[in-house]
Amino acid sequence: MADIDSGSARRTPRKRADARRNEATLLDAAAAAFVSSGVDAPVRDIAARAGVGVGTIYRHFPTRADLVVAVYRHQVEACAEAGPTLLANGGAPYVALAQWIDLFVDFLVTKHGLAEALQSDDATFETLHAYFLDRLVPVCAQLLDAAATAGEIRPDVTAFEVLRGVGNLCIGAGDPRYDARRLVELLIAGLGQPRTAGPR
Amino acid sequence: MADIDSGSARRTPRKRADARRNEATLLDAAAAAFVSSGVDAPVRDIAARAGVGVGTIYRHFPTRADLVVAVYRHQVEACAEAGPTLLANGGAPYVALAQWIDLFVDFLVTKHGLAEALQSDDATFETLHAYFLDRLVPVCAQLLDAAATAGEIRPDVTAFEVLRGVGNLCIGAGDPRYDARRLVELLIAGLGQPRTAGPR
DNA sequence: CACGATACGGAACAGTGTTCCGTTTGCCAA
DNA sequence: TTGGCAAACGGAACACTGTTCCGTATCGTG
Repeated sequence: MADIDSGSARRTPRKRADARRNEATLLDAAAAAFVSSGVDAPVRDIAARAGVGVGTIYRHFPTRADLVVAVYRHQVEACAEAGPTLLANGGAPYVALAQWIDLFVDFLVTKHGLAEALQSDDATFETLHAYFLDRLVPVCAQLLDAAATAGEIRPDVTAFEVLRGVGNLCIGAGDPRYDARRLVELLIAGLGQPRTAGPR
Repeated sequence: MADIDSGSARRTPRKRADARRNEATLLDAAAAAFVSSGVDAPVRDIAARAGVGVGTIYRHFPTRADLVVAVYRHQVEACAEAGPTLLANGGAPYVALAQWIDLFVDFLVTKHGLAEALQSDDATFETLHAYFLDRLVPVCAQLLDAAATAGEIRPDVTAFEVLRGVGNLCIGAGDPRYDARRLVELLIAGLGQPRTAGPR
């Protein structure tokens, strides 16, 4: 396996220098465009920023979603890895869960339009959706399980639901009259009520 | 003044017959298109359904949002009017609030793409957003106030936040793995915790 | 240094919402 | 009944998306 990999890796060891350079430039340009115009920044704008043609973007990133994933991959990975770490810190699982959700919310609210894109039913963003889910659902599930086992939250909620709900609540953060983080806290607080809903 | 008004009203009492007919046809066609393709149904599709040109749509409804508002106005009004009614029914304000939210969720989840459009930062849907807010925020505020006064929910939550949060949670209902109604229940349950979040 | 594979640029395509204006049509006065 | 004109219509055209395609330029190697 290692032989085959290194062999094929030797045969096509590295892309042409200009290609590698362009890919890096493109990632920077996209990141900058996402900050100033949101993840919906027009492809042509990103190409112009990077000083390349639009064809070059599509050669490196088959679809917009792939570009978005590439730009945010590091941060998503960091978030995913933070889950087990928080859980291992020794505190109550519910606290770890709340902290992790907070991390996730921080990530989403600082990326203008990302939450919207994530929930978009546009087939274009399917890849994006899938990547986030693949990477984060298991982590979230682990935290939920721990908290449920400890009896701290109701046991009948899925990681998918929580992630999606939290992601949805982050849509439109940026509006000063809308505090996404607070509503997420409310939702997570609701999780902590094992019995019937309602007061008293 | 009254003379001028009634005079001008008399002078142009009703639009031309074909115009009135087309407006009605258009509303029907749009409603049908929204059901089968969501509120994002292409303008050309709606025009084709109604058997008119796209120009005719824009003459009657300056923007897509106006068309959407016109189609759903009746249901939004009904929802708005249900608020005071539920509150007057004599039960606990919190129960009335929960029932009203349920009504709102019912409305949103049955309109494919409406929740998405409502939270879209697209300037096109500004009118839509504004209409829903104008009409429903006061109703929601009344219910929240009543429940807060009764000590049934925390008093520090605004109607705008709740409506927006609930609206956001309704995005993507339709996915079988995502139960929007349940998450809304969780959120509303979180509302019922006047003290600090978290278990015990 | 020359040649072939690789990568590039941007025109072209398909699909949006919206605008614009030549043509048709309904209505009212004569 | 009919003439005329304001109102309304249809749909081509525009501006803006994402995406594809291919002639051209460039890189790296023998």
